[in-house]
Amino acid sequence: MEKADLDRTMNLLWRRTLGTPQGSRGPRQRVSVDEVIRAGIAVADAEGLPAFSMRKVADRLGLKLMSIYTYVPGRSELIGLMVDEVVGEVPHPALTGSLRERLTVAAGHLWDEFHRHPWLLQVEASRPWIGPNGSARYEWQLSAVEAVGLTDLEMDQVTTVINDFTAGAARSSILARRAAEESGISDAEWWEATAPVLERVMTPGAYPLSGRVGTAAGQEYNAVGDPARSFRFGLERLLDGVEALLRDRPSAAEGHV
Amino acid sequence: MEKADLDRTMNLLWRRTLGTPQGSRGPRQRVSVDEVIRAGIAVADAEGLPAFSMRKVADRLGLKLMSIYTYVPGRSELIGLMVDEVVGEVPHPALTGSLRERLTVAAGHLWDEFHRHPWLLQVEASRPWIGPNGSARYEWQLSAVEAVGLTDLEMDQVTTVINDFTAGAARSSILARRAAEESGISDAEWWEATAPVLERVMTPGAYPLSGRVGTAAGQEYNAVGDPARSFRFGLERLLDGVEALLRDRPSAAEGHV
DNA sequence: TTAAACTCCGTATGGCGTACGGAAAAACGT
DNA sequence: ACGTTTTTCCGTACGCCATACGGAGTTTAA
Repeated sequence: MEKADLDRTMNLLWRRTLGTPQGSRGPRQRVSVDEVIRAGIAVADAEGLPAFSMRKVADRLGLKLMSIYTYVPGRSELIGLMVDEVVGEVPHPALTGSLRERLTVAAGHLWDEFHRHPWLLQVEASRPWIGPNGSARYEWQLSAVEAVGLTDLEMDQVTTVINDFTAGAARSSILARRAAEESGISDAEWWEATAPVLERVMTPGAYPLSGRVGTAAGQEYNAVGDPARSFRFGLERLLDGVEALLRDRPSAAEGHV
Repeated sequence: MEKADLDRTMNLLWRRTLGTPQGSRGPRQRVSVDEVIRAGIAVADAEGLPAFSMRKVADRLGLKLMSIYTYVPGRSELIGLMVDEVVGEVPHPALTGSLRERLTVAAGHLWDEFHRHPWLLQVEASRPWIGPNGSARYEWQLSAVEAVGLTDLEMDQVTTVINDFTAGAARSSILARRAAEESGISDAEWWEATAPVLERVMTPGAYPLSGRVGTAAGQEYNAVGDPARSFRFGLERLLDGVEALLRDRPSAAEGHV
């Protein structure tokens, strides 16, 4: 990445705060950066990041491929802009009630966001982009754990745990959804090819616990292996653990150290 | 995906159990499937999944591109084989001691594995491959939570939570590591381009909590934002929550329902 | 001895990101 | 009013990618 591109992208990220630079000399732009970003989001929503391409973004806007590069430095920078855009898409709900309620809302907000834009979990920026909506998100998350008796470090760690767990659970959920929907081969065909091998190979008693507990046989699919249910279960355990940390703490109302 | 490819891949996954088919008529293969898989792992370890290509695997083996397709149906199937291979790479440690100790070992095993092969988190199979090592992994994880007073459903949910959280935390850790190492632009240059914009834009008091808690200023980087530390912190909270679930449960020694 | 099956690989197709440079359009300096 | 400068839009080209197809050569089975 070029340093100039980095600077250009930072200015694009904060374009609302900074205002439009003005005074551009050439022909007017046919579309706007926002439209490019929104088109990018539409493509990624529809096809995922691997199939996301500059050509498809251009097509969607009625532009030719290379014109996109006058709006945005390149593919990865556009993706950075798309991320900050969707982070600001739904206003952050007010955080009220108990710590547990606030963290439940915060985690649910993330969970919904990942499911609305599954490609978020495919983003692999070598540098994190610091944009307005990402910054507001972090501030909002911290406000959920402010003044409950956690140190500053613990405040960061608790939000990190919630984020990491939610991301991991959402990843499982989204992979399962893709398997069910888009696999190019029907469930029946899949079992038709898989079952004979598994029968030869999984001698009785080889996997006793998996057989009893697991979804391997495809039974009880509504309970075992239901990602949303697992997410809720895990979040409850996590919140129990956070509350346990605060119980029996001397200065519970004092807040940060 | 073709059904024939699925069948072929299942037979490759379970090749150790099934034995080599024998009786092949043409010239002998110059290398083995295992070598192809190991070469693939080497490429992915070195460059990550996006840069992983069939050409590079072929080059590494002294073969020409198209010969790889006589060993393996295609790119995504090869990746499936690579995944099951690395899952079997390190023997699963014996699970002894308390539930807490067993789950700590299980989570740590996953954590290490993700860091040894960061591309595991980039794998997006539309169908999960059921291979020998993945199956053994699930059985091993279930054995960590067997007969402690959890229902079958809860056993699955607890292992799922541990997996999801560990995957999410490892993802954060690996992204942070990549940012530090491989970003093509130095930390100094990055700040040089980023700081001026942030100074203009982050008016004093705009992000009070982030400023106090966060790493935004790059201070205290050893504590706040240390992924390994966050992982350990979160795991402790999670395990506290799991133990709380078991406390005050009538038939603690009875096991599953 | 012939036929079948298999490996290895050359070629071609259709995708991708993006570097480069040219034509046209708009605004600025004079 | 008129060049000059800047900017947009885009055609072309390069070097990647996965993989479909078919041919040549090799080994075994019939």
